Amino acid sequence: MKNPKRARASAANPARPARPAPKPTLGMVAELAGVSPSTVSRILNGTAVVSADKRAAVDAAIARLGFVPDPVARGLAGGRTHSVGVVTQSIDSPFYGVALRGIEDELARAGYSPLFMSGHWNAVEEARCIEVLRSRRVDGLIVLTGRLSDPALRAQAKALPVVVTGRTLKAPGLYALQFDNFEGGRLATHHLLALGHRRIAFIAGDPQHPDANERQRGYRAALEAAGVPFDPELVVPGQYHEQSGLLAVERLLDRRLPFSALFAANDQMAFGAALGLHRRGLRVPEDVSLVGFDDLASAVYASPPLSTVQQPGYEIGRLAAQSMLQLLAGDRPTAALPAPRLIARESSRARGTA
Amino acid sequence: MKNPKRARASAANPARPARPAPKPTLGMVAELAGVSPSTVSRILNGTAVVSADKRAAVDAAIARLGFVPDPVARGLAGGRTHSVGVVTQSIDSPFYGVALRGIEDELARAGYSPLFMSGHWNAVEEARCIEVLRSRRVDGLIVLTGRLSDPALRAQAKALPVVVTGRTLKAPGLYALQFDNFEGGRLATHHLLALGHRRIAFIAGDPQHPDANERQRGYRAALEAAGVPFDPELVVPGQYHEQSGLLAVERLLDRRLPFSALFAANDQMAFGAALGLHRRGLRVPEDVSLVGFDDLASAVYASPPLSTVQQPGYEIGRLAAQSMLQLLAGDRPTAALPAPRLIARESSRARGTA
DNA sequence: CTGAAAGCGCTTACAG
DNA sequence: CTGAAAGCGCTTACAG
Repeated sequence: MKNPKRARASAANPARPARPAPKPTLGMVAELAGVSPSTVSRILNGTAVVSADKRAAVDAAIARLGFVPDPVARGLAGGRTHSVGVVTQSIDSPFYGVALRGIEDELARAGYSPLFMSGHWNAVEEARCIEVLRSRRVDGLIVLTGRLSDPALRAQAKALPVVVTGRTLKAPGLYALQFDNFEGGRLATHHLLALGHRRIAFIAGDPQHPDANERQRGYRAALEAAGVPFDPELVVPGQYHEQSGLLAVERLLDRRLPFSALFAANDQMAFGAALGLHRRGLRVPEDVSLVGFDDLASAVYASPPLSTVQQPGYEIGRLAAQSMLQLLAGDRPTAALPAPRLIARESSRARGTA
Repeated sequence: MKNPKRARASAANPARPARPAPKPTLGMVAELAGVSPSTVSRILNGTAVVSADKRAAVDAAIARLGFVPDPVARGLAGGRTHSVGVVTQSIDSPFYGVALRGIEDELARAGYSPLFMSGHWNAVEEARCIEVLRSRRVDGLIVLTGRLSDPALRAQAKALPVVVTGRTLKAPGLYALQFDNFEGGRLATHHLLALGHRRIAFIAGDPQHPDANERQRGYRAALEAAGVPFDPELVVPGQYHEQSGLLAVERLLDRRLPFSALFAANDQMAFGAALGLHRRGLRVPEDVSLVGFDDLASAVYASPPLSTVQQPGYEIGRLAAQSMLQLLAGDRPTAALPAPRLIARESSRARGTA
């Protein structure tokens, strides 16, 4: 006999109230409704037309028993687990966190569950995540940016649907959602330019991220459009984390070049930069205007609140999940990310208005 | 025939290189090793002593085939899915995020996967999360604080192991991990007292959270120990988010009572408070010293960096997972959270040293 | 110590 | 439109 404990609890000790009633199964529903298990399954999955009376009987039985199909059994039998693997880079990332939330919300509406794993910006780890996820038989894969090669992603897409963010990539079974980082970089720089700034320093992002380079291109394009000569001395490298923003500002200041504004390729570096400026006795925005990129939740409550380019994390997640659901349903996704928006707050102001 | 697609791909089209080799199963391992599937299963699960030679043959076959047991099948057959449900409050919480990371890391070492769901500080939603998690047959449940009643948690613990944080609760099959919020509140206040402050305002946390009340008790105890009279006018309510910290400071300032220091019951409110002070032209720490609670990742890079009580989120997650693993193994967990530590940074300084 | 057999709770060709 | 049967890939009493 299987499951001896459960059986014993309800059979041998029918009086014991501790154990809840045994979980209703599809078989019990079938019996109660007077149909075969196949029919119940078909109704559940909308997999065939079933006569109205049988359907009614089954619906009633389901309601009566409070039956919920077992995803594990469904997964084994049908190959569909109603779960989708999500490889993010760090489960506690301030940016991707809200994207996860968007995924969670959207998937839940369709009865799917996300399985999150962190790749830590490391192609090897990401590949391992995918292995684990696939061994758990996820129905699809959402990859948030990451370091996997495009061919690697394409290869996965042959086995199961994948949606990836932060890339422009086309392949059968794969949908890519890309944010316009170039335009974002242009917008941030243009904002500063419009405020009268001419000497605008730039803290670049991790060059390993394609989006970092795009943002930098946007910076240059905006300068060019305004007829402001590009000065390479005003550009310092960063790695997208706070510490690198702090260091970058120090390097910048040590060069003793004048600048009245600073554009950091992401908010985290902007926060680090703000601290660096603060430590050197420079005030934001009185002495230098500061603009970031991403619009993290904490940007609004920074002192002063940070002007930034809004990258809609929640929406990215939601649309990624929605696209996955469409892929799973055999439809072609069409979602596109919203255009970048500049959010002007108190960290930037017109030049010379201190 | 089942799985027609897979079979067709490898059988009818042996030349097509696209489809990878069919996934090795336990049965294939058994055949290759010349033993029964039962034996392979026993070796895999350490569920019985097996002769050395058979074990060697099986190990070799496993290696040769690159066999990885299918968690879905294991879940259905054996009742163990090697996954643990984690109900957190919000997948993108700045505090719980790092706890999730701790859980993820610790669980991964044992071959377990977390299944995260967000309860949004709502008992009904949390209960639904648990339902979904149980329908997915998680082997155990980790509940990060939340709003579920103690009896509800105890009831769950009858069905599967649960570990819960932020409570002191004892029940069979349940392990609670509690942080000393009282001591933390005392420490923060004492720090300010030691710096010479006497008029110390307090922004309370959401009174629905027991830990908020503990922190407040710590505040009062420290004042009392220092012989500083408690002034209820210096205490304002908050709800643990930035906005409420901002509002609280405004209320405080509107009362026109002097205070030289401010203790916020969490970092998020401290950030809001810092902004409120900034907007009123008050400088931190020159005009008012500020101390938070939690030590969020962003505290270090606030301007100025925030003094705070460190609540070890990562460690909380790691220990919760470790305790769960012990419960699952039939051992009694013994982990305890580290004692609160005050992290003095630049937002607090001796009174009158502006 | 080990194998044969039944079973976990579903799904899905197959055959009406 | 519907049922009987086989199967998904494992685990676990049961019986040596």
